[in-house]
Amino acid sequence: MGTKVTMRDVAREAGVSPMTVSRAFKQDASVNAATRALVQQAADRLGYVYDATAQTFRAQRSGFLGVTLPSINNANFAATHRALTLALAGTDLQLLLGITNYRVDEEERHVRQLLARRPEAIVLTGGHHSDATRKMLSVMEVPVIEIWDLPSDPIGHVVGFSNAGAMSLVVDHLATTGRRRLGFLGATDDTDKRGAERRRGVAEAASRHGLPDVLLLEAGPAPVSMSDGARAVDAHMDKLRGLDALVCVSDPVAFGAMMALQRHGLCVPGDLAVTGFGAFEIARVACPTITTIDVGAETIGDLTGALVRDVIAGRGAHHARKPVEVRPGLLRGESS
Amino acid sequence: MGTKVTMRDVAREAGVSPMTVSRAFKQDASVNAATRALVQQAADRLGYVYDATAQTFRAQRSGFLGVTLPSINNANFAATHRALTLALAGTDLQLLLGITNYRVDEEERHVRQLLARRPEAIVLTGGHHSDATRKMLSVMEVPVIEIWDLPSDPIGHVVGFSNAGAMSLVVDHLATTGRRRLGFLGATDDTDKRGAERRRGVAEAASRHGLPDVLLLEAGPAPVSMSDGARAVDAHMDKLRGLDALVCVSDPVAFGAMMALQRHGLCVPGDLAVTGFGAFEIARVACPTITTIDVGAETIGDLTGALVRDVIAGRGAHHARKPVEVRPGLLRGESS
DNA sequence: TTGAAAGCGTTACCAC
DNA sequence: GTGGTAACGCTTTCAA
Repeated sequence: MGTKVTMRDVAREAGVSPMTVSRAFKQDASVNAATRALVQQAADRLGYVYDATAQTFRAQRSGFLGVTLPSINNANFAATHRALTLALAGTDLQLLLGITNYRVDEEERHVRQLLARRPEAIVLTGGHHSDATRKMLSVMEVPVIEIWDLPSDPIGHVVGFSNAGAMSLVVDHLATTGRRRLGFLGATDDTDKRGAERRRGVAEAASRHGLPDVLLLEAGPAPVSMSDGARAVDAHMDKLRGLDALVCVSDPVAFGAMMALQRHGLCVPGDLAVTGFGAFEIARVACPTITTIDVGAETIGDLTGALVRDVIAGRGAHHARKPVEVRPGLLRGESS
Repeated sequence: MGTKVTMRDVAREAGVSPMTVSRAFKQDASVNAATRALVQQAADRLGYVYDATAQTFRAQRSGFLGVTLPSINNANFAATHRALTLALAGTDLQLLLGITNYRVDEEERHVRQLLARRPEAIVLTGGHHSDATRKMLSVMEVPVIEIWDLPSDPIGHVVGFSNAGAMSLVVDHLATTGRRRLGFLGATDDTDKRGAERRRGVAEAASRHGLPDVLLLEAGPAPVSMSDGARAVDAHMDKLRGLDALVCVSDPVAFGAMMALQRHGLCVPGDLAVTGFGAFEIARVACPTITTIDVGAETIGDLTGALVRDVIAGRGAHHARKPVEVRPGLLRGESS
């Protein structure tokens, strides 16, 4: 593990006690400015690098914030991650990231690993977890923040939105513009719980508007991609000709579907409206631009960061833990 | 930090010594199967969670692999990350990730933070670093692997490819198909060193083919997006009409550019060929599909994982450190 | 196969 | 403003 220079060595080199070295490396500690400079120089001469493990161990404070994300390659989760990082700038918190690939078993593995590092708090993307995960979290009594969902049985804090509710914005818009026969294009399985929620939201909203049953089209196992969207359209062209609108689980899927529809000679939105979800860049750059839902991924990161600071500072730790609800918005594009 | 159950408590509960508990939690250690079961039950009863910080501290082995990535929202870096994670499955290594936003100063901050956790090794995406970063890494004597580049002055191990060389595949293809007047669309600044290398590669290859000077079109500060590509085309339509081909720094930029070109009534590839870089999904789904370079992001992750295992196991640590070179390939699409 | 003792590098606590 | 002492929870080392 490289160098073995410790505070002891720096202390000797600087002619002070290890305690003074320790203080010199803290922001606020009371150390004479001259002494601090002396220590700093000694440390530089010896190539001393602070040992955060020893600090964590002694101070019983890890400085880690555990975070799980379903995917690393997703503009929305990336935006939440970035906003969270920015909101925590100035603290000494370090993110410890686990990518779950939308799977609860992988989430469980990561949570186990995270807990062994004694994080100050844990942020879980999504509100669906294994029993073992819930058990571990409750035993450790670590503050938990679930984001990107409004779980019916939250573990602790929540910063999220209703995926089903967001989809009703889309269906309201379609119904209002005279589209009656809707299709939904999403994953085959329910690995991605948020995708499943969106499907449920579409069905419910359609029924509320008195529209015929929504035609469910399957694009393969989650997470579904542009290509999956295109392939699904190729496979279901016959059924699609009878529809007024195709509601897609995400913008990439919507884009893939749109490309395939155009290849098959269908005009969007003339023959068929298409909608996406997530306000990905592709939605504004595609031709036609895609009607979509902006879920406020960045806002989720901001609010989560603020909540983490509060929780760790001890404020609000024992509050009512009322879920923080973010309001998604409809971004109307040319595709509907 | 939650529960305070230690091995001591588990030992008392199970009626054995702490040492036996410690051994029971290791894979290979020699513990009677019955004893181990006893310990496991006691641990479960008490809700004991292993403390990796204490282990790290005592064993002087962190189990961390430090990794920096320029961006979290990029299919290629995500693929490298995923492949690296898979290649390290079965080890007890935990990735400690730092996102640099393509900036050496942010990389320096992350490296400083990573080193304080005493990682077993550090993987840096990109071959360009601040002096302070290089200094810290050399002082700590931590194994370093630079990936996604072939640095002229590598710190340690290297798994990468030549960005300039990859671009010559594109220019060779364009020259062969009769395109003579080339433009390059990329970032204004050189924050993204790999983008700058690609630009250099295009210029050199064009000159080698005896083509006229490459027209440089600027799409704004790195990283450049779909929208940046589209905006740049809007801004430079006059110059573009004189070109045979537009070489873009990445697939998203190429797609944005293509959308804008079509809006302006230019036909791709009839009036103008367009090429991208990175084999993003958009390249195969766009219409027309985009000619691009597959850099082998996954292969980089695989090879890096294998190298990390070797380096940590002590094998190859003092080898000649010959750079591992990955060979990018041209994927011809309909856009050229 | 199991146990006892020592100590990893830092900081909380108390003294001056 | 500075220093001495003890301790955080585990594993290395040695002994039984």
